[in-house]
Amino acid sequence: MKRKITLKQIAKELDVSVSTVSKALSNSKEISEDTTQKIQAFAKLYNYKPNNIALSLKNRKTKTIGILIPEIVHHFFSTVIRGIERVANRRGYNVIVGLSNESFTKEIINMEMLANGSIDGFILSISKETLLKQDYHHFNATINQGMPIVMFDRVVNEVDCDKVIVDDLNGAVKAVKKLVENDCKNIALITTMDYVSVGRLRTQGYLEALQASGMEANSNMILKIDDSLDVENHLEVLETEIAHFFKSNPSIDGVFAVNELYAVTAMKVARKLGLKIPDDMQVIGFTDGVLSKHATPSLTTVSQHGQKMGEQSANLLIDRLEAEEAETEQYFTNNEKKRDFIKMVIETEIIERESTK
Amino acid sequence: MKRKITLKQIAKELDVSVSTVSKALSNSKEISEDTTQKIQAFAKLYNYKPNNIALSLKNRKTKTIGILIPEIVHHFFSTVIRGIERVANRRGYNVIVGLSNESFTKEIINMEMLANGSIDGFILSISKETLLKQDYHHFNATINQGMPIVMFDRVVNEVDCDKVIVDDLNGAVKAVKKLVENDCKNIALITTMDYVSVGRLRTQGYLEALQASGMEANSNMILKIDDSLDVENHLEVLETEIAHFFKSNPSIDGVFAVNELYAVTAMKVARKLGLKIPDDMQVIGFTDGVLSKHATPSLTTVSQHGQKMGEQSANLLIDRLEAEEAETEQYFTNNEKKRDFIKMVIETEIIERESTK
DNA sequence: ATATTTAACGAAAACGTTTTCGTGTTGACA
DNA sequence: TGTCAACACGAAAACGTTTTCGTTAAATAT
Repeated sequence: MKRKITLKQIAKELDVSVSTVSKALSNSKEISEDTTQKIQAFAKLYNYKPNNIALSLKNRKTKTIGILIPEIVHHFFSTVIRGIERVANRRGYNVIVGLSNESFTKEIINMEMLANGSIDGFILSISKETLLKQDYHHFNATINQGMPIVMFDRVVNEVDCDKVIVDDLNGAVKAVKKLVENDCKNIALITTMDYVSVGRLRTQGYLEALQASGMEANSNMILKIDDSLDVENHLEVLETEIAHFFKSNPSIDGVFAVNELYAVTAMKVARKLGLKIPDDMQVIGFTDGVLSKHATPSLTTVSQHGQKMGEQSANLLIDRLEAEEAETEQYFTNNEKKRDFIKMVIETEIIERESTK
Repeated sequence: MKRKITLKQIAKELDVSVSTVSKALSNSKEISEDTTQKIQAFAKLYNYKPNNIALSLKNRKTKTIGILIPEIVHHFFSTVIRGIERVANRRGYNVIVGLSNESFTKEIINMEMLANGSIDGFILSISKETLLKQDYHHFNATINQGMPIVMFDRVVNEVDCDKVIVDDLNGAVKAVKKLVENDCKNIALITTMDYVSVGRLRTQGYLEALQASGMEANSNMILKIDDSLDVENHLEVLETEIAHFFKSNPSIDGVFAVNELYAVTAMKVARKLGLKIPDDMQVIGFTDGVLSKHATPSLTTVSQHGQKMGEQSANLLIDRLEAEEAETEQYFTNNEKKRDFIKMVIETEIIERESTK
């Protein structure tokens, strides 16, 4: 019912000026002890809390960081958010999230909506459509307006900003090498179309690992799935394609899949074809999510440490924000001070479970 | 580099007043066509967008809604967020999310942080610890400060506000009846401790359905899991408990579990014990998430329609916000206008998959 | 007794908008 | 020639803070 109380109201009620109230509440020694006490007591009684919006306007910073991701119903992205929220909260920031839904336009709209004062900086992962279009002007535009960006996972060289990535290539190498060590002779790859950079890197890792192990890469041991927008029956299509793939390549005894879903689906299909896992076929996925942990058999995966990525991203962003702030306060604007952009690599780790020997 | 341009700067540059610029940009007919054109062209050139914070301060509303949930790495909660974000975005709102992490204190801190002007209203689901403590003063406090709240899923009678819940009781009834229809004679329940209301209701539904089917509820056919904070080895404990449960009740031929995890774990354990699903034992879970869809065999579940819950919650909240606004603008404050609090029930639906006959 | 410091407070600007209420300049009209 | 609209614009207040810079009165120093 009753709106939150303001300085002005307190001032009026106690018959002092707004400035006096403000100073008293911040324990300024300009104000006598008597009035300070009186004012603080009154403020406490009415549960006064300064209005954040007014503070934001005055300080020209919102203590809020914007997250912009392609999708939220996704284990990896939600762990990243959790990581961001954790350090943001600890360091006194709020997070506001926008979803691009893998759409270029929604990405732009969301950015413009948030860039007009609502936040101090962005943490984002690029949408698929944007990667396809290769149009990154909106990122550079907001950076030029003085708003720092940290990109994670799906990053791109065309934008100059801090980045946090997982070592996709090396993770893939590790996975494939593990399969090689486990005596797999014919290792297949199930991957996506190449325009999402992570898919490309993981594919590259697969190829490099094979070569390093003296095995030959064979193009028909690679299954490329078109992960476009056929949301509904996508699962069935996937199963059919994998089944066909396995049937035409009966020698396959090891599978590396670039994500969790492909991996568990591969296991499912394999089982339907009468293959025992891990005896007849070993499987390793990428991204350690719920599926991997609870599948039967549970899935050996390359863990991306999403939460850690989120935490690092948030630290990177807030560090930069606070550096800027310090810089502004300095009388001699020392240009040398500007921190270079950092590309932080989060190491992957293989989590061994039942799908490998 | 260059900060975003403001009205004042445009005004200075074009040698007119701030008011003129403001009016010109909103196509006021107070301003001549000439100057309007000139100003609009200039504004477009410099990509002027009004500052959201300033607008928020002036309008005393932020067009932002706060989401406060216990956990984000959770399929159900993330679908709810997706739903909220969808309608929020469509209706011109942003969302800012806070995580209570199931903690009472973090819930309060988050609420206080957001309630000081950052948002226009809350959509939240109560943390477990709060439910345990049964201390709801912070909810009522923020409501009394004029900030509307919509609660979803985990709601509570002690707080007067709009609520969106799933029909837990009826969903459980449906599930158990389905098992009965499928010729299950000994139906077990795997549930949680009772303090989370949804667990209690689902348990109650199980009991009612049994009674309605003329079957007797047997207390040792019910397994209560203590879902406290033993995050790490929780899974093993769970498997052990379920295994023990199944062994001491060999007659079980049907299982209703109050969540997805318990259901798939039950299937896993059952298989290890040599039971075929669904032939020897049929299983139904609650909450339709990734696990249900991709488990082998895939799991029959009661779908909660999380996204729909989110959408309805958002609509409820925004409706109320805009009703308030209209009310404020009215000269005669018509008290009768106040909308009663709504409790909206989302119907559940059984999604049949391979774990039932 | 006069000059100077100190204590305690208030006025006003600023952050970026929108909106209400002037105000001065036209042109038309009597 | 004088009156009155209409037109085009500007000044100022307001949203809720913080902070700088007065200003007054009392206390101290000379």
